[in-house]
Amino acid sequence: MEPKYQFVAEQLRHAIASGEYKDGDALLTEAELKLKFGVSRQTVRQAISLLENDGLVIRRRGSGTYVSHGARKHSGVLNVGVITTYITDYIFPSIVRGVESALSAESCIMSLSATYNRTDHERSLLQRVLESPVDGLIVEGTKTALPNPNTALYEKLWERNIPVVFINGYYPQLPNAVYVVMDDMRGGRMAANYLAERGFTRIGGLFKSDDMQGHLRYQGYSSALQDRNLRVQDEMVCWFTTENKNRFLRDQTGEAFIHSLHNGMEAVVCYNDEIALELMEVLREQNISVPDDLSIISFDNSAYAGVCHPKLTTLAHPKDEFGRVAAEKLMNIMAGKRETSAILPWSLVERDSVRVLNRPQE
Amino acid sequence: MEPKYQFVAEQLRHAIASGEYKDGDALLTEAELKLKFGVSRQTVRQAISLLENDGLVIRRRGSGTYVSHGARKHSGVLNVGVITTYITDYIFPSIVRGVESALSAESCIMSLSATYNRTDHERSLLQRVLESPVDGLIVEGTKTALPNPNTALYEKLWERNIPVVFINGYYPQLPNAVYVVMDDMRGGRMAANYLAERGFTRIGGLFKSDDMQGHLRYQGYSSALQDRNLRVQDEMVCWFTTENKNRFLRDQTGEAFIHSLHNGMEAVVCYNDEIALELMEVLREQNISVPDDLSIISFDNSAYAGVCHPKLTTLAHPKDEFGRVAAEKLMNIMAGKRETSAILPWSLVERDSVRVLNRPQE
DNA sequence: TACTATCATTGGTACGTACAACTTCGGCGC
DNA sequence: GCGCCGAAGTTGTACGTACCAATGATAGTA
Repeated sequence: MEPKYQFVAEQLRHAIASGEYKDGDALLTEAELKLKFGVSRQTVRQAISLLENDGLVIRRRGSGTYVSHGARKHSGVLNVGVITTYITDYIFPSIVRGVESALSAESCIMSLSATYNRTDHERSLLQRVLESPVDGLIVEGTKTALPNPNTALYEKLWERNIPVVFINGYYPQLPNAVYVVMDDMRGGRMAANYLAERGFTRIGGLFKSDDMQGHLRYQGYSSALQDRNLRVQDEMVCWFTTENKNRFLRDQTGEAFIHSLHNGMEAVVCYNDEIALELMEVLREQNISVPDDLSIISFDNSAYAGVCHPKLTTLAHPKDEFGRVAAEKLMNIMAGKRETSAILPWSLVERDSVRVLNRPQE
Repeated sequence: MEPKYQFVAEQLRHAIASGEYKDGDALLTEAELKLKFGVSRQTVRQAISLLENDGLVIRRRGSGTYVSHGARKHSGVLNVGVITTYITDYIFPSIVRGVESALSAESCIMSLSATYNRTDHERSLLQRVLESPVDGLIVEGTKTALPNPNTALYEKLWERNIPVVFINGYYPQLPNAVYVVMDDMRGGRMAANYLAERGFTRIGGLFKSDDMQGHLRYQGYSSALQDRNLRVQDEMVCWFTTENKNRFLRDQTGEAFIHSLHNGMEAVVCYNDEIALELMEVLREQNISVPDDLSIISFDNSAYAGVCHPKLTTLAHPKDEFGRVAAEKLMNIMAGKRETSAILPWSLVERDSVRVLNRPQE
């Protein structure tokens, strides 16, 4: 036999969940509930305390008890979970800093964790989030080019009214999701065009196959070449994954790609700075000079890009600003506003990894 | 006027925090507390409810109320707050990664925020923590060489049974605190000895005045010189703060220091890589060569150290490992175990910023 | 010795009352 | 129309009583 106060709490919980009370509505007063359920006021208060501890309602002395559906408070401080592939490597520190500064300005707390681009890690992190008092999420999608096994968890978040903003990549399977991404397709075009404008005709590419960014950058790259009536040769395009990124260039697929160099490949669009460095390392071993023998353009403008030799010409990711935009969108949604997705533009940073053949025509 | 139940709760909280009750001890019964405080049983129950919500005690019908030191439950997932001076700069990403990997392995959530070495930021972050469901804290002390204005907040955390592990620097005003720090005094000795063993006799120093690390490194540096009967000249020691670190070398104090070069200063112990870079920048402007005209040794072995020219000889901070140790200590404490502070050793990384005068004697 | 029944103790549930602190709103005076 | 004030309404604090449910020790019994 269930105690009365639990019964009352359940009834109220149900009434709130079913939409009988909307966000901000005043609940029946304690006196009214006392009559409605035929219990004492103390019992009613005990029941409401349960709801209050769950953050479902807030009580205001002298005023009433109110449903706080969206404006959950856990004590006034909003807790935002941030899930990225990596935390401390590459461009992620800057993105995280952008997120943190925006959140901190609004007195939000940031919970940070990393998937290492593994869907199983993503899964356990999401489950952890569901068990913890998180009010919103910023997620970098994991292997967004592949069907995601965790969409059910994202839908659960949605049901719990925990908004999610995706960054860098998102899951097309979740149509309602808000995302902040780079304009990867256009970035692919920009990179290919940059090389083509400088007179290169045999332009290869290194792309990541498990992230949507890789697919989009490839798409932009190939369509730019086609527009210029340049051939996109499959041998000049090489795909890699999270798992083999550090060694594929030394495997069979990579060897075939490197072999293209001897068949006249003059320039390469690299998925990002990291893989560009990997490529440059292999080229150095084979005494192939960058940019004299091969020109390279890559993405992200990470810290590496300005340090290595030769310095990389890359499309710059806005990093801090990017993180800030994502955090602000999330906070707007948590505050009840409507938000739309954003696609941010790349900006070109010219350095030394592309050989000067001739001036661009335009 | 504080309500009675809050007063009772505070008294009990205090009794638990002060160690009057040990882990697992039974609290006084409700009837006894009623007599002790001269309040009704309901009031006592209300007070105990507060402690129960904080996870300080558990109640067992028919048996009693017990202190559950560490066995808090919030929702199964432990939430660890991490407060550092910076998040994404310098060596902090590596430390954070170490913390995260240790926490993640135990299914803990990490909430990250930055003080930018400002006590007012530290204050507001701590207040935020007190309002949020955080089960433990890793804190890098802010301006640990100065009297800290926020010790009351730390004591409040202590009373709420939220353990704190300090890293890099701690507050001597809080005697019970567990900390994980580098052996800064010994580091100062190592740096000075390294230079002295290579034949340098006129050794200056650049130290940070607002962090305890700066004081300790200076202490090690000066005692090492004294042990070798080398003079510690005040003109060769320059102090800076968080606020002026980026410009003091161009101010009057810095100019006086640079001036020491012309009076025969041959080598400098730098507080960290960041300030070493700052110094090298100024030296370059004045056409003073490192290491030919001035040798430099610094601390931390940040990413910069291996990239700049000349590459820096530094004492290496264990970063990842350091973060992992701190996280593990905190988790042990949260699990109810006893933990002690740790002082980790530096390891020398020799590069190109110290001129070779002669072989060390030993 | 081992098991059981009993019973005092302890926290859990439930109701009642009284008053305090605060909000809201309507009415009054200006 | 504006602002002040007080009444009414609502939640917060505090005490009291009564009984229930679980625990654990004790005494009694096989």
